[in-house]
Amino acid sequence: MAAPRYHHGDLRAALINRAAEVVAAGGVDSLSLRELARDLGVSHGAPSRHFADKQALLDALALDGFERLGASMSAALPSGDDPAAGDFSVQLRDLAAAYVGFAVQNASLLVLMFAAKTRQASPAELPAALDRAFAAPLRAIQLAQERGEVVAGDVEAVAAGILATMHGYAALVTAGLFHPDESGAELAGVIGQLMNGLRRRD
Amino acid sequence: MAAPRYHHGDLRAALINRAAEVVAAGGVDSLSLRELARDLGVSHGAPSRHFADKQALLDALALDGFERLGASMSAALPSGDDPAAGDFSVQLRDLAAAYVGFAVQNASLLVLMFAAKTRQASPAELPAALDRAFAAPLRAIQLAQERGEVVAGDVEAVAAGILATMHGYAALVTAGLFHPDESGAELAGVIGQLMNGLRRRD
DNA sequence: ACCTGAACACCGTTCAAGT
DNA sequence: ACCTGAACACCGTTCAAGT
Repeated sequence: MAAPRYHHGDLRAALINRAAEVVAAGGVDSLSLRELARDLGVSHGAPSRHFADKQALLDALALDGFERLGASMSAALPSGDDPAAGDFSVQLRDLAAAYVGFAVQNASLLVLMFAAKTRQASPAELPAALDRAFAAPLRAIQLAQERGEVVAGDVEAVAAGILATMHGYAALVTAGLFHPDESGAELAGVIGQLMNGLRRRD
Repeated sequence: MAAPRYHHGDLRAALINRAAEVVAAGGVDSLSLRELARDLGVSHGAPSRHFADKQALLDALALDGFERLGASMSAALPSGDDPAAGDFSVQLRDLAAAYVGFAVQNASLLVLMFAAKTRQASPAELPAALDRAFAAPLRAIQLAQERGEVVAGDVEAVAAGILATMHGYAALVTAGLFHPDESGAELAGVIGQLMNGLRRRD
């Protein structure tokens, strides 16, 4: 036994990790299964034991991305039952900052994640992953409604505008339409405007 | 001269048209240059006369998409100097409907368009294409500001929130997070909320 | 159970040669 | 000016064989 063969228990995780690095560095198109196997010191046929085909690996990457995005949003919000957690405008600001931050740092992955549905055979776990990722902001919106900080009505309907604004801003920044300065002033303005429309009228 | 060779003047246009069909039908990954050439009855080396490589064809497709999206938005707005064109809320509703309609009918293309910047070498014409595509809504927002229908301030700042909401809603629908019914009621609600935040306070 | 390595079909790109 | 067709390097996938 000379050079260690990479299968020390978890080739699957190693494939995902290395694939995430490659995608982050060079985009989805720069990912080659054979090169991946070479990087990990494994034969080019080995990945097929863990992923039926290349698309399955990309799907796993996208699902992992949703989990990370969801965790990032959850971390930006107060824990669910914190009674002293008012001021939804602050929560929204932090949430949007987390979302845009994730988008900027994982631009290629974000594209992969939100392109999954447009493929001929999207992964069966995708809808559940989407719901899970966005559960925390949905809950925060609902609580803000109950506190009267935000207009009443169907949560999903109110959330649609909030999530659309956040995602759209993030997507348009990574697409190169907006060129915000580092201060985050533009995002703050957008969120302020959004919050302005969300507040209950007396 | 038996079977017609496809080079009757415009193989370039034929390549773009056929490529757009293939992408719309099966996604970007299903596009093969060799298959494209076969479809058009041309040798597999022929496309290289018109596109340096496959990426150049995809770039052309994306740029063409921005032109079509821009045209679709322009068509949804009253012509620039129509003096009787008040009521920005109506314009915004029509604009959003056009945008979401384009997104739903060209889901794969939309992904390709907004992923262009994340590639290692994005096309030099991309920034200009983005600006051109979004020029019409920007102008409409500016006019609405001048009419006093919308809060004053830097146009780009105000536009950021509007464009983000529109694009984000479209992207999240094609991504499968939202499942709006055909009535467009959800979009109408989102636009209403947005408009609510945009109106000047007295 | 997990990996190897040969084999297969297909791909993008290049380039001398044709017209 | 435009296209052909052979050639090259690389790819994803499959599968008998090894351990």
